[in-house]
Amino acid sequence: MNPKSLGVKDIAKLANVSIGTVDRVLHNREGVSLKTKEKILAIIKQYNYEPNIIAQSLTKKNIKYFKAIIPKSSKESTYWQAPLQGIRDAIEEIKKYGIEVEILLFDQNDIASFNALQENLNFNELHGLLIAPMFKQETLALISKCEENAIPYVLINSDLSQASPIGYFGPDLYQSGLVAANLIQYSSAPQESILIVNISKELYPEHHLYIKQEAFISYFKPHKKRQIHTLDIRSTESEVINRELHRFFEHHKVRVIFVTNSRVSSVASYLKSKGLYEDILLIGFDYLEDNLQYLEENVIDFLICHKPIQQGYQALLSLFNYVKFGKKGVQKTFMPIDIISQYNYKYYDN
Amino acid sequence: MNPKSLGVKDIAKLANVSIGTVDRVLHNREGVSLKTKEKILAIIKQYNYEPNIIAQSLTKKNIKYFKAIIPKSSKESTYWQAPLQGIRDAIEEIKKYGIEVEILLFDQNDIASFNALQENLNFNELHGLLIAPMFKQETLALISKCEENAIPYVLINSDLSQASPIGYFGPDLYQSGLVAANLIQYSSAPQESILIVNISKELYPEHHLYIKQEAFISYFKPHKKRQIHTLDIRSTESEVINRELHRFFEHHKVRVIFVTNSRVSSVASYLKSKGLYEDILLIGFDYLEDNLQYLEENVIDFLICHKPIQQGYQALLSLFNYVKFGKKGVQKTFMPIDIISQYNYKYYDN
DNA sequence: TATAATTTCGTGTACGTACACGAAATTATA
DNA sequence: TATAATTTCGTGTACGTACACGAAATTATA
Repeated sequence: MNPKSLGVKDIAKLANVSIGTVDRVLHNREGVSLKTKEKILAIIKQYNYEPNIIAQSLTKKNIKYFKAIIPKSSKESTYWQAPLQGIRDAIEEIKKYGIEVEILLFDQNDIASFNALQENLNFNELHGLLIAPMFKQETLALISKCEENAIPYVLINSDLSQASPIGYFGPDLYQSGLVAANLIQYSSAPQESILIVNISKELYPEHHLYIKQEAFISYFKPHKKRQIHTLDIRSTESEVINRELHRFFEHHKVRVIFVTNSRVSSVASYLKSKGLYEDILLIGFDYLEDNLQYLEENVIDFLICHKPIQQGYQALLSLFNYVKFGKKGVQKTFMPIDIISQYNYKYYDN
Repeated sequence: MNPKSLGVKDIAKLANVSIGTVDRVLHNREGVSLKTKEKILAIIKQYNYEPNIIAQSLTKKNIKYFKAIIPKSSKESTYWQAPLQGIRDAIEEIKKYGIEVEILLFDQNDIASFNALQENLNFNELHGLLIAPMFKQETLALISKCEENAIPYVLINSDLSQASPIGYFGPDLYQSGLVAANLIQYSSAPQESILIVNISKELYPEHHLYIKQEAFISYFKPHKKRQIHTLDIRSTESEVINRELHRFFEHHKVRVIFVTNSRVSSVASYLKSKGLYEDILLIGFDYLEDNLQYLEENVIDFLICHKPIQQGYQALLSLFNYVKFGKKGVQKTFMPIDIISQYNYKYYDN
């Protein structure tokens, strides 16, 4: 305890009652006369009493069960290792306070694997949920079940406008697209044309890559000289990607390429193999091993990152604070939009 | 306690001894026969026992006294508000564990004020020190007194090669200069000349601004076309700064200005008043109100930041971990070198 | 007024660890 | 072998809070 602050015992003495009575007032339990209750409340207020969380968590042994549902990281993309890391860090910190967290991983290319996880959710002994919404309809179904059972949940990485989570922890995708555009505007000549590349197996109209693309294009609206091409590649396999890029470059010439997600390394690989990278400004997303390699080699020029570790960490901690202490945090916590270059990546705190 | 882990009581039962004996083994106190000691140690190892910090800090009431010595923030520069904020955050977190921290502020333009603070340091009831080394000789004198009295200390914001702190938390100044140079290389034409501006009342040869300048110049060594001017201004008053800049611009023309510290707003103010900013790329340091204003207005193009809040926070926490748990952290923790533009500053976590 | 019902409150124990105190067990000495 | 000295260990209390249990005080009822 902070040596200067006082505890229930001191309050009891000041109010001429026992600690039991003080305790009842603190927890708003019945069995205290209005007179003594007011007397105690006055003292609590006067001395600005704050309970010792240490002692609290030592005494109460009610365990809260959380589950975290996120994609597993794969060979194709190790991105999800980072939020997982953050979640694990948070678990380490809150398990002292009697929180048990189970991590459930699904395959982001397989909706069935996401649905299968839901089968095992026992809403009776569940006190909080962390979800990465990858599949829109299926996530909304899960969320509505949470709301039926009054189970709080947080979202990370991408938002769902129809949901009402305790909190969202992830990027402001639109703004993120603007940052990329601005960086390109500074780093290239105004007449140089640009290629936007979207790479994902799932590319439905409301996909979050398109939010970045929309922002990006809107930035350049006033700059009439800019020619902007777009290329959608519905596969993450390098053969397909190489083929599509090759086909594009047969008919076009660009000096700038913007890849809307972490698959920028696939494009880098292509450019490097063709010896094209010297002249091309290449910008993409995420602090991944492959991407950093190409950044180091000057094939990728800038990466934009959104602190994925912190997304997992902060999201779980906010769930903890809500469930354990009733603390309502901010509804939306947008992560920083960090600009990573060859010269600052080593000190970046992902 | 993590419901799955076991406590001293369980260990005692497993070893057929009392908790007192287990306690003696845990703290390596004498009074236990070798045989039982080994038996207990084996069990501790087998079950991977970890003491419950919560319970520990509840029981031990030995208070540790820390002091933090940093510059006060002034009208001229509000930079030090941020590390102070971080220190306060850390205090809030560690005071539960019986740590008392006193913050001592000095005037960074007045060596006497720094020395005056030292008069009141009672090394007998001091268990740790956080120092921002502004004055080299005087700080070294303070540090040697710490070492005589075996008092651990941490440094923030700028390093002292002669010191042996528990940890250093601040920027890698040289690398920081390279990041600025790289950003300018991307954002300007190769033949455009550059002006470096150093603004500080104290500008002795080893000043940390010169480290950034040295890195910056070395980056452009291979680029023969670049002409680089330097301008030292030994005052923070706007009149003097305006006069010096005016004198420079009478004889030179530059398209790029690099200000080596947070005083970039003073240069921005000058450029704005002269209507020059449209054509000039201006880069400086630190997430300060004034600077952000000019960033918003497009007078400043980029700011480089080093997470000053975290500097204070992490430094104090590392001192805590060292003193309380004997945890030796990393010797040097270089802060991220963050690039801030008009488009990402709102989400930046300073 | 005597007893029952209800309200109001105090005592005791627990959480896991630290440590003082003194008791039991072992070894040394007469 | 009896006693003293030493080693080895167990018990009890504390940290600040939560809560069960039951006791005391007050109010309601006969």
